[in-house]
Amino acid sequence: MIRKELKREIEKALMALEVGFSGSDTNLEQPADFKFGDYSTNVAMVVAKTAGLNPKDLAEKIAEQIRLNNNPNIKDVQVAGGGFVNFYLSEKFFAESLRAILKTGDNYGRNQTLSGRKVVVEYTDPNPFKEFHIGHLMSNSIGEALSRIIEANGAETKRACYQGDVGLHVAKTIWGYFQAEKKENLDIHDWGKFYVAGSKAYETDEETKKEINDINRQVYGRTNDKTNQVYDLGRQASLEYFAEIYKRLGTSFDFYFFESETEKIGKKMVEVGLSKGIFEKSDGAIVFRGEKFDESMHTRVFVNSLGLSTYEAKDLGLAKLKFERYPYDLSVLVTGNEVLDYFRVMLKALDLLEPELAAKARHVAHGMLRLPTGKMSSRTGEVITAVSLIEEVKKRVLEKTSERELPVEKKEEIAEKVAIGAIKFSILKQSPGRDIVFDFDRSLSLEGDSGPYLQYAYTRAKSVLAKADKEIVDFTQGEEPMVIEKLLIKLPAVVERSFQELAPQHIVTYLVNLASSFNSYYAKNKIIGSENEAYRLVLTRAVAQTLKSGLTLLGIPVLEEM
RNA sequence: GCGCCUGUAGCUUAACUGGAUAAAGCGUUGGCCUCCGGAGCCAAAAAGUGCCGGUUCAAAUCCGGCCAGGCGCACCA
Repeated sequence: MIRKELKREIEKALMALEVGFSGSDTNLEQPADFKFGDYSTNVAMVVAKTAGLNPKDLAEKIAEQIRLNNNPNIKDVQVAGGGFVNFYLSEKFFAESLRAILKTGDNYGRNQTLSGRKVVVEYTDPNPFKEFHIGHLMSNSIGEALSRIIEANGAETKRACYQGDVGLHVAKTIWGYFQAEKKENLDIHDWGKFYVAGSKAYETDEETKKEINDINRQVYGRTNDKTNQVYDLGRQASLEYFAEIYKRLGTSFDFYFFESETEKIGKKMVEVGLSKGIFEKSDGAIVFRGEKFDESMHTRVFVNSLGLSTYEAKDLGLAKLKFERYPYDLSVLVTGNEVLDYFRVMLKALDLLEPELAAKARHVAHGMLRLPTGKMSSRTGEVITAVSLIEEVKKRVLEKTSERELPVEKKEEIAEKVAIGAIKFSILKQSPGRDIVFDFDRSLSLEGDSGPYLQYAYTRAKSVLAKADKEIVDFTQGEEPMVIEKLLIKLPAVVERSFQELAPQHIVTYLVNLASSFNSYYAKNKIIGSENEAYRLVLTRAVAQTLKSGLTLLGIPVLEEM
């Protein structure tokens, strides 16, 4: 690895100069702007400070020492700014890197930092009997990308989905179904409507509230045949519907957890905690006093006065259940940020009960997808469903391909992949945590920084390779490394950083830069039939490979033509 | 009221966890197809990062105080 090699050069230089070296606070990274070199270190500034030297002078001395070594991978070492030491790598190094990318193939970008470790990622978490809306799409896109990134860092990775198949929302939907059933023949898939009807009636009508509470009890206890029948039908229909969406999105889960199974485990944990004094009784409920530990936390009910686990106890149970099924080293949880405060309290309780589980948990809170009119609400029916969004984007994509001469099925397949890519890109391009105000024309683009832009760059590269119609042979004559080569070698570092920060947007930004520099090169330079054809074909191949690796890491479909 | 999160060109976002001249896309203005795919390319105008202080060789990033928005604060999930 070139990075290690450069580090060694730096250490050698420091030793020769006989200044004390503490590498801990220094860094060696690939700067965003290539005019500052291919790698850059701030070591001179850090060391100069502790040693009481002038940073620029020290930097010059370090650079001089390294130049003396004549490392064939290093073309030049320069000092810039307040004392940065910048490395410029040689043509030989870049030529070898290109060959290495082709050799590595689809594995390019992977590393072994998490080798031997087990990670579980939980995301999406839709509730049966409720709509799968664009908020779930957000969680799914982020969770799937993170799973793939973690996998690429060498961990054995499992995907988990947690679904609320019992609870008040279920009873409301079933009640709505019973009402609708009286009027017409109906479709069990209309649970969105049933839920809206049930929710409204629950809040406005006391009589209905009782009926719905009865249904809730019937569901928990499975005591009523008619309710059971509708419940089983609806639950299965929901799960099948979700499975179809997962397939379209390119996600598949290794574990499905249900609230019906975490409920009892959680309750037991709370009871144990109660006897240890972690929880206390209050008004018939069992509560956790978060504010005792940190003023930013508050009291929450874990078991209600009816003796039923609330969401918080169920989550305790879930952590335990997950670990039983898959003894993980790290558990990543992707949820909306509206549960941020709640999660702090729940995790603190978990920390007191099962410290080793709490220590392994990492929470990624993504922002909310909101409508220009405000927050989405499945209770009032103000939601955009995932399916309707995908279909709408598809329609727009098909308008663009209308003049292309392709069979209808092919167009359909392309439109599907482009639409999914556009949607995922719009979610992944920003750091998770921020809200997205959902507006078609603003947040979803098919041009410029967009999913299709990346897909297009890939198909274009592939098209050139196909047209060249020859075996890629090794080149003898390289070219002065340009931005493309410099970008190509960055992928592994970007993948690692994306894991460290659990931040897929770094890969997005990287791919946009790569695609852009390739498009720019393509516009100005002839590839096929040029003097340097062999080299340029290898370069094109490496770009295609890198785009493919990166897109796959994001869960954005790669297509051969569009 | 208390707590948590967020605030960057007109708009949507980035910025290697404190680094170098704050970077892209959309939109606006002006260019580019006898040439490998125009979902493309080139260029221009456009912000000093909500406001005020502080720490530092270095601040969009850290600290303090304001302002604005969002979310959460007892038996929903």
